[in-house]
Amino acid sequence: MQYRTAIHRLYSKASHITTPIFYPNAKPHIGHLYSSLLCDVHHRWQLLKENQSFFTTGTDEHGLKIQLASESNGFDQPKKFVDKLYMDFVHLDKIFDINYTRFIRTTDPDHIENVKELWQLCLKNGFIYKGEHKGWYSISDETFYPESKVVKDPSHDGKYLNTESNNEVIYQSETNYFFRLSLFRERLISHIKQHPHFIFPVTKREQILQELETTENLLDLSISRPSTRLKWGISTPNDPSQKVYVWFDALCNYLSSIGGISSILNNTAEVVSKHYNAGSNVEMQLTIPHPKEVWQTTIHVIGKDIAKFHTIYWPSFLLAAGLPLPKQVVIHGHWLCNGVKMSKSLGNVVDPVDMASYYGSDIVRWFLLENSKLEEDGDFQEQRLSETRELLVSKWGNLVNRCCGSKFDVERAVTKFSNKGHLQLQEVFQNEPEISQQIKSHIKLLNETKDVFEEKITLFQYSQLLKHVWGIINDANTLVQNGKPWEREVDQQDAIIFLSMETSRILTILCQPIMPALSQSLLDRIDVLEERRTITFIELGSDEAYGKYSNKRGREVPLKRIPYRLSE
RNA sequence: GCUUCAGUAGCUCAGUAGGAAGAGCGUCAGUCUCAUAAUCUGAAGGUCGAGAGUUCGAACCUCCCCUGGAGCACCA
Repeated sequence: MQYRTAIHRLYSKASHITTPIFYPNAKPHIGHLYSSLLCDVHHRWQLLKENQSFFTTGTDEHGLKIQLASESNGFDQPKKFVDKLYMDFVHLDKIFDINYTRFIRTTDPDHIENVKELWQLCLKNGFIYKGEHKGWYSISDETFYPESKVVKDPSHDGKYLNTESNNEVIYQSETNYFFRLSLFRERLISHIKQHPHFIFPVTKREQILQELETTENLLDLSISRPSTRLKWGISTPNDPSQKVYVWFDALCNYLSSIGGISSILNNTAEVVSKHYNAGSNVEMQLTIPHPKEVWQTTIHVIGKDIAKFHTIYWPSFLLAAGLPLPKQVVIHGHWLCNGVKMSKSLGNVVDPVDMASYYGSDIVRWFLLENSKLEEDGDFQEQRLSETRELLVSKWGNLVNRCCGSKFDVERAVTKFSNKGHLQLQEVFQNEPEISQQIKSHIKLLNETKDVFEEKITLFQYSQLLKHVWGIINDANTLVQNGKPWEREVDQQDAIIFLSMETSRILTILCQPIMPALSQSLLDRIDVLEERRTITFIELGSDEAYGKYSNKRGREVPLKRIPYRLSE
């Protein structure tokens, strides 16, 4: 067995961001990617700023559906089934450069121990009791249905059917463990009101708040299922006749991934998390400094369908256990396809891996981010993805291309005008107020870009961020067009080329969180040294050593036109 | 059934302390040649879903409809 140590330097700040942990019963789709992407950009931005950042994603592998699917697929043990399934998510993350620090599975041993610990804490604090759950149960479906999904059987007096499966349901009760959720309503409302950014964006916060305020009798929650019915789950501590409810189980992953409950309660100075790296036999060690503090920076990024679990259940569990709450729950919309919800039966499920294979993974990343608005559902249309790509080729790709043409010399320009050079940009156009003014305003735009990135990424306003990026690219193209370097003497020519290439260089460095791979290729194209792709080099003129072979014939920009793929 | 989000130029969207409508793409015209038939500039194009109200004045506030989408109601 090999050991590898993930060494994290001591950064000034550490933070934690999480996706939902995905149910591997279905293939990954664009919605999964979206959650992961929102996190990845945020996470990479922290890293770019040289802050420490932890990013948790993974799979939720227990539950009835997996149990049933496993059986119907001929697996004698669900574990073997999910050992296969979860790799699809690992694969998706790899294709799209999702840079998590922990891929957690609810079948991981450290997680299972953590679930039991959370349970014990809630039990010890008096928030768990045994009770009776009553409802309409379908034997063949092995599940309870709400009353709204039950109708009388017209053919048989006294019998009832489920409206979805048409299978018979009977009213019965079973013994479960219940969580005293009803005791937490006031505390939840209070917390949400006192922490206006706890639920984000505002529209979602208002919705959850309203739901809490209008639900006078928040019912206690059944947090176990009989082992006779649900075999594939974590046994409740000291009572193997019950399995832990999957949400109680799954939500706990967020604690498991950064060291676990004990380290938080004990305020441990540092914890080393050991787990197997996703998809391999290599054991990883992840060192988390001050897990309690890290935990309290946690941002959960979730789709709106699971908001209740993350904003009502989860905080209640934590409060019951005497644990601090996460910093934020960010709730986003879903992705439709041509305005319609994706579904297997409709056959309109977008496969992100397929899209990436043709258009490029970074183009898909860009597209999703550019069309991201948390409050709303996004609408995926392949043609628009294609158009986005075309724009990147036309504007960004062309900006690089025209400066790297045979009439110019990037290296000479950089040498002359960088901070270590002997010429100043503003001096070269003293007799031309229009160009001079345009240069000035362009530099201003460039200089404020880092702050725009900071603000927009913090607020998950990626669409507006990319709008700003487009503004800069367009401004640089305008500068080249109006400045006409091809008509000028050498110093003025170099000034325009320098500023345009600085634009490309700086922007590309800043866009690494957005397009990790393409950014590297673009920086390669203009010969930026690898160690000079950090935040240290985002000031204008701060890199005097790039561009060496930029104008050499035969080199191409890693953005080339491809035809729009007609759908079948 | 309950809840909620949208509806602004052909398309995608911006427009919060209410002052009299914008961007990108597309279309048309011009322009440039440095550049991946790539740029830049201009123009045309809008009853801001319909109606009523508040106001000196409303896309932006209130009411009431219309249209479209989504979430929830022990699967996850």
